[in-house]
Amino acid sequence: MADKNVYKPRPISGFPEWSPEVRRTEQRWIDTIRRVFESYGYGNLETPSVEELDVLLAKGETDKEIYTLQRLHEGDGDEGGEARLGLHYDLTVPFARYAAQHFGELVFPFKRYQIQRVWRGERPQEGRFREFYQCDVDVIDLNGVSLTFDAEMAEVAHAVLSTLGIGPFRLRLSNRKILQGYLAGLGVADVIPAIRLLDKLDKIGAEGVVEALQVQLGLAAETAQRCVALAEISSSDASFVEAVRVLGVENELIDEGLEELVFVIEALGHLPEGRVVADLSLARGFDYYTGTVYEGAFLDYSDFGSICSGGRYDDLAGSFINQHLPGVGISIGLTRIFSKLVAEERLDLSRFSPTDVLVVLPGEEVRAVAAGVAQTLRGRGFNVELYHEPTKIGKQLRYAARKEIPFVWFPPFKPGETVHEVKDMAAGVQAEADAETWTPGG
RNA sequence: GUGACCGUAGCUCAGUCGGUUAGAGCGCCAGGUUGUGGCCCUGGAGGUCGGGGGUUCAAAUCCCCUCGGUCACCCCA
Repeated sequence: MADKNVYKPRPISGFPEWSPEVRRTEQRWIDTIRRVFESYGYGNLETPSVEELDVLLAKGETDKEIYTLQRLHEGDGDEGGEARLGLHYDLTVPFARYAAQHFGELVFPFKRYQIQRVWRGERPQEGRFREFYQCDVDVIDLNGVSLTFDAEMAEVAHAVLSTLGIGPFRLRLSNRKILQGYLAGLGVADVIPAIRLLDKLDKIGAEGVVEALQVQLGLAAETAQRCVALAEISSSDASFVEAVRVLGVENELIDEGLEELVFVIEALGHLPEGRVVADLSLARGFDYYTGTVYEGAFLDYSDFGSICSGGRYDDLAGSFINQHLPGVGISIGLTRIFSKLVAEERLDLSRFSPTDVLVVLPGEEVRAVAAGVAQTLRGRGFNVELYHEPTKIGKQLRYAARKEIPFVWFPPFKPGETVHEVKDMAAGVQAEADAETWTPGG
């Protein structure tokens, strides 16, 4: 034993691995999400875990932490060691590739959802993984996507999050055109970095942002202040428009953005108060978003990261096909949400095992009877396991108790006997039963 | 990628100023007689003290390197 060279297994940080009990709940979540997506008429797509690097990097965002795929011995031959494939970093890019590739067969507007793992080679942290599930819904259309869909995305995300019962949350919406037009109107050159800084408003505060804009981007104090003034605007109705007008910067792009955001916010007016708000500091997400942007967060854990996000993009598939394919979509961070609720012990892990009934095996001479009961119950839709060996009854019961199996079935202990009994483990009561008619309730 | 902190049984941790066979609780396994779980009692298994090197008569303890982890930044679900 001492000289046995064992590899001591350890978890790999950033790659979640749930126990069967927890995983069971996660699978229920996935089922729920799928049903909600389908209830809005979205069809499923599953793309390979890998894409060609040319596809993954098509937008030129080479700073992304992409895992590449290589054979261990690749490069031994004359093929060279350069990786050609990478694990997908999100689901939007594979979707865009798919849409471009199958362009001729699609029915537009093309609505699909995708629930798959994605991989990012970043440092793990709470709520931040290197392998995690994303649940994406997107619509793409030819020559312009109806703004109706911008509202639908938020509605679907809202439906998913409330159906899952994750506790209080809020979806914040904005439109990049507003911020972009405003910054252009103020003569700010570094639009993207400025947007990133403004997005930190709730994190580092107005003063922090003003200072960062001056120090990092060299903006004048007054300009920085006017930027923050815009970012501070938020409202759950269309009143944000007036607040923007007051700031006195005007151009076409701002008008366009305001008009779109008003349309979307008003279309979502039927959702519960406070669930959806217009928040002009919002700018998070990928650079390719051009119009509406979304971000969802827990209200209970305000400094936890975003739990869903998305937006409208002008032309995602443009790098793959000579067609204009604008779209809008949203992604729900299943793993992030789920892992947080697991950590906070807020998940209803009502039962560990899928087993409804454990059939006791009193002895080999009644195995056939016991197995018959198990089959009968399975035929009636119950999940049933038959104890594998005729050990002490106490041990079999302990097994059921530890797996939190709610019912234990006692077939007759001797051949020739006919009485079956069922024990309700939680109540501790045992009564005669018939496998053909027994029901858990009565 | 940058920075700070942390690594002792499966888990949570104790281990004095360096000192002999490294401990506890929980968990796990087996018993406590013949057909019934949770409680209790008894016993048992389980540790390269993250790894390597150094200082020393002697290292879990001090020093260096390294690997791993956590958190913050970056970025984002």
